[in-house]
Amino acid sequence: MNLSPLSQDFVLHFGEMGSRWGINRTVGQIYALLFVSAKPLNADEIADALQFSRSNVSMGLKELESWRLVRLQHLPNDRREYFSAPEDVWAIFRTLADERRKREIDPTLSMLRDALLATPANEEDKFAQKRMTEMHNLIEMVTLWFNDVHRLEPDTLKQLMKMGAKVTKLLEMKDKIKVVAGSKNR
Amino acid sequence: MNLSPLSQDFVLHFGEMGSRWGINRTVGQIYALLFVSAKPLNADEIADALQFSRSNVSMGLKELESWRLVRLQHLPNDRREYFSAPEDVWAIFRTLADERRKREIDPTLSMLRDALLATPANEEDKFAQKRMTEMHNLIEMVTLWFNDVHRLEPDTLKQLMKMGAKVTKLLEMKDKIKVVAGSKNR
DNA sequence: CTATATTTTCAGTAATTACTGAACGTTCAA
DNA sequence: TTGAACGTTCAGTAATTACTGAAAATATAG
Repeated sequence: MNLSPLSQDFVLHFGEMGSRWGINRTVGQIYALLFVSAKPLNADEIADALQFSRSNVSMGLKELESWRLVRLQHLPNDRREYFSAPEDVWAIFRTLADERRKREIDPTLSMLRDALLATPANEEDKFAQKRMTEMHNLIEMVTLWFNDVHRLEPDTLKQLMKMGAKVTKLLEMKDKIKVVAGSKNR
Repeated sequence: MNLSPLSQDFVLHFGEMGSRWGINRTVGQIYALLFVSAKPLNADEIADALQFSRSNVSMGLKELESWRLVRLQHLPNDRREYFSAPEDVWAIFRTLADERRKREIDPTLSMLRDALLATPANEEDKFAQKRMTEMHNLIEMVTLWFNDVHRLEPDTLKQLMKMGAKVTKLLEMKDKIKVVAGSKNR
């Protein structure tokens, strides 16, 4: 199978991007290929299209499965395993965010909490703890916000995102209401 | 200089996290050290504290400068360059998001736009373009939203984030207003 | 201008990560 | 039960990335 120049560019680009995100190039390319493919692909087809060894594809798919980014299915009268990327790009985005949270954010928050429980040995430790508190609060705040958004149905999420700048305007509106309410209480 | 166990843990953790984010371990550690340090540090102090070679520290600092994550300053009667991490964690977060956008999101959007302008050679290309359009729209939407938020002053940003779930509630409120407005027009 | 302090560069090397082919394991049709 | 098709594992190797020390470049005090 020969990739069209269009898909080729896309696949190569995502290979590069993957490596900037701690995902290896191969895995990025496999995912990109599945993403633009109209039909589910089996491991041999992937190996052929990307010119990787069969074993490399096997490892790459395993990695993608651990990220819950691919769907495994079987076609009638075919023993081989076929893989595809979920249709809904929002669902993909959420899965990715979710996995990264589990793998990176949660352990970081946990480490920070432990550090904040420790008794500071000196002034430097006290300062370090202050900084860690700031970081902890930032991460927790962003994460909580993300959780909220994350729980929404894809359609609602799309709607929220489409608002863009309007979210900010709602915030301004809320402030004005507050001010009015405040002046009432004087 | 000997790092306290508290700072040690923090520094090592961020080294590991850095490598999962396409930033090398050394650079992550240097940044973590500056982040928890009460005073600006010079390259020798960093090399000493982390047990890296002087040249490694120099390269790491250069990298951090390219990310605009460190501040360079001079102390009176001292020729050496001192580095520190900005105080405001929100500012740090924004800088990071901004740089990543410039380095990864923008080139990706650009690649996608080019791909969408191309004439599809066949049915497979047409499908691939459909997928790329979906991805393009997702990225653009998230980016635009981020831009909006990004322009806010740190204080406003903090306030917005603190709302957390309430943003969602505002959205629901907006829907109800829409419904009411809609029923009016019938 | 010279000597010295400081930072940067870079070629060589070390360490890490990615990839392959061969061997092994599993499934299933006949 | 056998063997062909398919998937996985893993030891060895290739490729990449990280790190160091020495040398060069730059800056500054005297």
